[in-house]
Amino acid sequence: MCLRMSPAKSRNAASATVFAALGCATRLELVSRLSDGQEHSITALTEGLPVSRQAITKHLQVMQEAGLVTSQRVGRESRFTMRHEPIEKAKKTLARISDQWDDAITRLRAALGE
Amino acid sequence: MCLRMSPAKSRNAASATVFAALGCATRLELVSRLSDGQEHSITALTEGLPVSRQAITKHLQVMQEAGLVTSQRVGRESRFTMRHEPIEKAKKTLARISDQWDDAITRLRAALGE
DNA sequence: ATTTCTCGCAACCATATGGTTGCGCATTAG
DNA sequence: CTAATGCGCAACCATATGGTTGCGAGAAAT
Repeated sequence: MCLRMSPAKSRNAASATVFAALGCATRLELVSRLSDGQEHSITALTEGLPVSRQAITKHLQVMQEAGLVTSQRVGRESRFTMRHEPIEKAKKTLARISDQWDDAITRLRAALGE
Repeated sequence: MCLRMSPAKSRNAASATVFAALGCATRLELVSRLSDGQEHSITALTEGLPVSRQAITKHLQVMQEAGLVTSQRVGRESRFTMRHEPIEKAKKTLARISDQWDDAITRLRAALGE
């Protein structure tokens, strides 16, 4: 991600991390599989994907650092579960942007109508 | 982004590109500035940010490839405008995930209640 | 006509990212 | 006990990313 950050940017940093974690088709697929609310082991999540288990492990680490998933060791398995809070947060961020844009456009149309 | 893609993943590819474009605090700041619906030159967008104009140019290119912005040359300026469609698309993708999760959790709770 | 502004191109750099392979250690299954 | 499974660690690799600087071209201002 970006290094140098202005104060304004650091406010966005958390959202940016979540978006970055979603910014990859493989990880979106993992999110999709995990959104059944169930626990999934790494090998289970790797199944059907054209990459190695290690690659998936790395993706899961990124997602975990973004808060998208949590893991817990059960026997020899490492089980991952989705967390919904970051998704809700991201939704709100997008909604804020969208609303900001809508308001601006409405105002611009009004100004044009004069 | 990811290279090897299963059919399931390639369905997500477009959304992933948008999320990736939003996955950086600097670019989120640019989006915020651009969501006033107005045109902004590159130097105007660089103002106040702790990186060079060239860095901002590169960010804008990434955003443009993701469809988040369009540009048009006016005189010596290159003016950028936000597009709302990709944002709406991203909102829907998040909503889909969120709903999927909600449904699953509701079902799990119901099953647990038996 | 000259200067100033805005931008694009290119080279370059460090680090992050996405992937691989090999190996060893627990844990579970036979 | 032994074999198989699931995982983590580490090394390694190629390319992408995010940043810089220098420079030259075109448009605008003086």
